[in-house]
Amino acid sequence: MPELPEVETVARDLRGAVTGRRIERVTVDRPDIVRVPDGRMLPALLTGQRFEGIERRGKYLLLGLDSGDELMVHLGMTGHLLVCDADAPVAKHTHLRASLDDGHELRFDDARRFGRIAYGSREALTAARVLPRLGVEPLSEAFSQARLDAVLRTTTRTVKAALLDQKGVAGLGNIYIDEACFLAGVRPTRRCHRLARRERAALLDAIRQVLSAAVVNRGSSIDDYRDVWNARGSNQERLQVYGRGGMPCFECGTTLRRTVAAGRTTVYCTSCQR
DNA sequence: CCCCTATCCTGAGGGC
DNA sequence: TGCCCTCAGGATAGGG
Repeated sequence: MPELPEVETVARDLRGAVTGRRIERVTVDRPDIVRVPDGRMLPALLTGQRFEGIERRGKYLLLGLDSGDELMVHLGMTGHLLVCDADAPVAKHTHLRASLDDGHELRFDDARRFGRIAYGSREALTAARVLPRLGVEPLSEAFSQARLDAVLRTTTRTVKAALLDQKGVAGLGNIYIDEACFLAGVRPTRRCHRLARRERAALLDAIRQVLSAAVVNRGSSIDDYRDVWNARGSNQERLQVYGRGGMPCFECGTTLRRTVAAGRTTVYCTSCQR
């Protein structure tokens, strides 16, 4: 499941792989995953343009083009942006291909088709709500205690629900919320407004640490996630609680509890997390 | 405001 | 060997 660290890894790889490259030919095999302005066609819009700046916002990728418009990509659950040789065999679930002027091809592959691709100016993408309003970037300077407190202090919802909401903090998902809660010693089922100041401080620290370590490790490849070169990350080897329900806590040996919070599988240690 | 559920979708894994 | 069922979940929509 691509969350901030996985999408950040893809963004960094893409900067090296496609910046300055001209798009020569575009093939769309699955028009239903693509959103373009009023009846226009993506191949016609993209062909001839060069990639400029590549940005990540939350779990969204924004590939800048020389027209000033952007190609927005959300990887959903199983989406991949891959850069390969143009003559490499096309996989079963490849929905979009853009051949580049260096013999490579940028491909979007997504078995479950939860991913989305859209084209337009940043304003148009926002207005069409293809790119939603997102909260603070948790690896930026702007992610202060005050900003996290604003997300947590007044709401009665659970920590899990609040952190899944992309309007508060952008880029967290099921894996890294459970990991951050473990590191902070806070149960994800706790009500936000009842957290002590030191627990909110611990969460701020834990979110930063868990995400930055995962970026260093190029993301968690649990089953589907791969980088632009189709290689696995290594952060799955460092996960403390995600996917470990019923297994012993690495810290204290207590059997990790698995439950459902905010509609998502949630794992925590009843002894280390309060 | 917030929760839960259904929806989209395929592949993996368990049971028989 | 294969079929059926369940589960996984990011974002969103609709009902309570």
